[in-house]
Amino acid sequence: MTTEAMPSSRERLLEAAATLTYRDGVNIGVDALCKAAGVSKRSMYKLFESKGELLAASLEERASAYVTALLPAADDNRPPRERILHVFEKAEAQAGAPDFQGCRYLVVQIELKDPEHPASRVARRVKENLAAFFRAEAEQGGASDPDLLARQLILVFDGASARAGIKADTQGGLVIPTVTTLLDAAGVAPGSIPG
Amino acid sequence: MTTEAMPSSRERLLEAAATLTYRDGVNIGVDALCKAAGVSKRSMYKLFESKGELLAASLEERASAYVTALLPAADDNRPPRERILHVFEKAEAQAGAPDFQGCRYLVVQIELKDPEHPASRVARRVKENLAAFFRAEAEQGGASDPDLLARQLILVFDGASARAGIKADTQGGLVIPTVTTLLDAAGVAPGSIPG
DNA sequence: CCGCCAGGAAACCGATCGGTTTTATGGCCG
DNA sequence: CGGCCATAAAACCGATCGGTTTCCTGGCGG
Repeated sequence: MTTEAMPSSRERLLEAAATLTYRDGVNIGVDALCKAAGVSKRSMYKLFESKGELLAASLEERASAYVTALLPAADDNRPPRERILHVFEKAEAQAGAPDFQGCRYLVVQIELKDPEHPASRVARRVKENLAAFFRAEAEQGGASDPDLLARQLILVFDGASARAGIKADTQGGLVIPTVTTLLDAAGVAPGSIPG
Repeated sequence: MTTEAMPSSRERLLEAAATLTYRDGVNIGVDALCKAAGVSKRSMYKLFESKGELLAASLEERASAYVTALLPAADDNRPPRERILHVFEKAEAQAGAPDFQGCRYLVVQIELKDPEHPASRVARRVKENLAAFFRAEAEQGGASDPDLLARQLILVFDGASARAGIKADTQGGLVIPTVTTLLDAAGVAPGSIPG
């Protein structure tokens, strides 16, 4: 019956690190993390080199789930314009959650000013993956300047995330029209070059 | 000779708070702030209620200088489109500074997750002033939807600030074309309704 | 049944946190 | 010169920081 399928100590630590550092910032204490995970500090330091590495690992673990939650299925056969808009629709839905504080990969880089912090490296890689998706879709969609469009999309993505995270402009109806305008200007039409 | 015009303890504290919390984050210690300012903690706590109030005051003091540095002169007689672009040109110039970490009013709100923190309140007001400027210029420039355009401009402003702050996309040539595209789409033409 | 050992609890380390209080030193005015 | 007051320096407070170590208990294999 109570085969609870208890997550391992490692998994509980990763979960606690993701949850608490997101809610309270990266300066949350190791004691609080271990207490929330139900793991002793001794065990934590046997599983992870340091608090920084634990944070990096917790971001890393969620990285693929984060991008796949945002990205459309690779074979959904919709045109690039729709696939790009899909990302922002998903992101806007996430931002509606009451405890949303902004994209954790952006926030962690802002809080840890050090770009060489292991967690900052992970965060940067995640955003590079998203940028690569935008870049590929922009090219596929026949954008006049695919690089520029991809950079614009990331700019809007992080801007919307930051604004939503600080609870500024909760009105809605902003991001999609903005992205639409940028797609229009780049010449990525609704039906261009479908899959 | 050495009429050094030494700033007051209060001014030195405000300066140290602005500099160090921007460089190291809002978790910088009170001891470090006081040491940098050459002021005893006793004096600091006589001048300010708490560390949070000191931070809020340091943001407040720079607020008007911040917006006037970004905004064009009220009577420069240029059309709204030029006046809006002026803000982003100034912001991009600031972002080029080697120690730029992103707009401090955005960063402080992200680091202090509490929107009711006195410093968060100050930061929010500053951004509301900037938004009001965009809104007025959008209307003056004949934007089809001035509210939407103003919100888009703040979105891009904060996005560019955050991206620059984490040293992502240092390539340049991104923000101005993006703003131009949004102005074009909103119907704010170069010569429309000049001053 | 015994011995081993993983792991939780908690003490411990020096450092720092935000904030208060004591003490000593100076300058200024009478 | 004598007393006063502002302030700098620093001790002090309990709490917490990241990280290490000690101790003890419980489960498992021989």
